[in-house]
Amino acid sequence: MPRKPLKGDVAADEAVYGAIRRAMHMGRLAPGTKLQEPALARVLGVSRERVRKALHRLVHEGWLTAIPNRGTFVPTLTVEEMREIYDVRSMLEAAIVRRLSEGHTAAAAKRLKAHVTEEKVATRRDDRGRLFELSGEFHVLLAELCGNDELTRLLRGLLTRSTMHFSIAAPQQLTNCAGPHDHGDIAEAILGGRADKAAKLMLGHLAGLVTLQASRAPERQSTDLEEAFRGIKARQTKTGAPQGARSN
Amino acid sequence: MPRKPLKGDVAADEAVYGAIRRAMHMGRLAPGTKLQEPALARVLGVSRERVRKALHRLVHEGWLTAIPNRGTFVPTLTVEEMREIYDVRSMLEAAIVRRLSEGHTAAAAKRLKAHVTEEKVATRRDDRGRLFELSGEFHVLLAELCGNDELTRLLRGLLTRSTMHFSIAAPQQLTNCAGPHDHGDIAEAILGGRADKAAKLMLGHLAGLVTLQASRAPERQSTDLEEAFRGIKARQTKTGAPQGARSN
DNA sequence: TGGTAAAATTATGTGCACATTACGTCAAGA
DNA sequence: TCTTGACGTAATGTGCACATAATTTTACCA
Repeated sequence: MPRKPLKGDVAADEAVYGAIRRAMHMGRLAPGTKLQEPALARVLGVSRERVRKALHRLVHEGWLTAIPNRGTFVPTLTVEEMREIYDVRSMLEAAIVRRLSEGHTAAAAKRLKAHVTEEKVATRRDDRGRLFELSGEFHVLLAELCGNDELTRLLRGLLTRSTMHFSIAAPQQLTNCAGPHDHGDIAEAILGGRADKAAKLMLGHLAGLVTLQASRAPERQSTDLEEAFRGIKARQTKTGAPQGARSN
Repeated sequence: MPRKPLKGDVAADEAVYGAIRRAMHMGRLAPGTKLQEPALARVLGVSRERVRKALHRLVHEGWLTAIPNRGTFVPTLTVEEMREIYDVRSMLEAAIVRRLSEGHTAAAAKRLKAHVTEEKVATRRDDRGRLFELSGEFHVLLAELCGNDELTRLLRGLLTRSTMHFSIAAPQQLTNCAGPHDHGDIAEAILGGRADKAAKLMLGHLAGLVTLQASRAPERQSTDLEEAFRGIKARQTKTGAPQGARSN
């Protein structure tokens, strides 16, 4: 065989990882849910080892929590922990908008304007899913415009962890950020070079988010893995015969 | 057996992880060194799977870099990457000292004073090893005094990554922070409630560190794993017959 | 009838063997 | 002599089976 499409099957790993991540993002998995490896392997149609690797990765990234010899669970974010995450975000993002206000390239300004425009379009169309996505990307975009990859990675991790709990709490009827116009105001302050105002707006924005999240009580979700992963397949029926069908 | 010391052998995992981490911290492993799993397993006297798990964890935490189907390597920190890390640290630590300056408990002031005193003692005794340790802990201590665990974890990760390259570059003859009295000045500004001065001192302190590191060129180290891990054992000859000795 | 203890079952964790892939070496042709 | 191709070796990645630990169920005793 000259060429084979599978190069270490890193795609399969990514698929399993993405499937679990997507299920959490869609609010299918309630906090405290135990993710059993055999059940997940059966539902997703992959081997248990692949599920194990994906779970380990998710644990390392903070999406899940593992208890030795007990299993892997969807974390139950305390109000205190959430407040801490937003506290760190406040430190970083205030510094970010300050720096961008004090100086940025023309290309950065262009990207920022384009993003705000896109958010306005999504708001006008009432496209909640797209707006949710864009709202998160806004904060990552600001980090990216600083040109610091380390900063971007760090902030993205914090953001995913906070929005995760957000989407778990009330997935269907939420806007990721308090007011969509907040982002526009912040961008305007940055582009106008008003560092203090931009930082103040950002701090108020984040404070609004944390109160918004704290107000929502996480309602009970389905804990049945079979139902939780309905429609969320690891791979799009790429391989007809998954090796999940064991001989024993 | 009523009680067994091994509870899932999480201790062994930690030992292997710590051994590799210690070897890096001691500057035994040169940047670019390939960490082969069989060789590591043979040297440390543990199974290959345990080495694999430790390597995966180290990769996730940013200590090592993995290339699919190629192996795991000691990362070669670019000057740019190092600058980025210190940039993020500047953002966080400036906010930290500002917050502490604006208000802190009496217990916090006590811990801070005690640490500065301890550093002075180590400096007077010319105890480089202890001073290196204390210098790193100073920055973690400031994060801890904010009472934010998330912040502490994040900053500790950044600090270990930056000091890692530090110790790799020149392990024997370094002081972790530019001037030991810097910490004393910063602490004094915090205790005096002078937020702007404390932030300014911290920024200058970190800027001094990054220039200090950039000036040192990483000299060539030993790439022989056998020699690199001499004296650094995972477990203290607990298991007499390691299963790392394979038949082939 | 309620509580406790023991056994069975289920799930996690780990060692092992094999498949696949990349790297080094040697030989043949230009 | 240099380049290119193929072959052999070694390391990584993954599926599999067993050992260990925890949970649940059941049975027995108070």
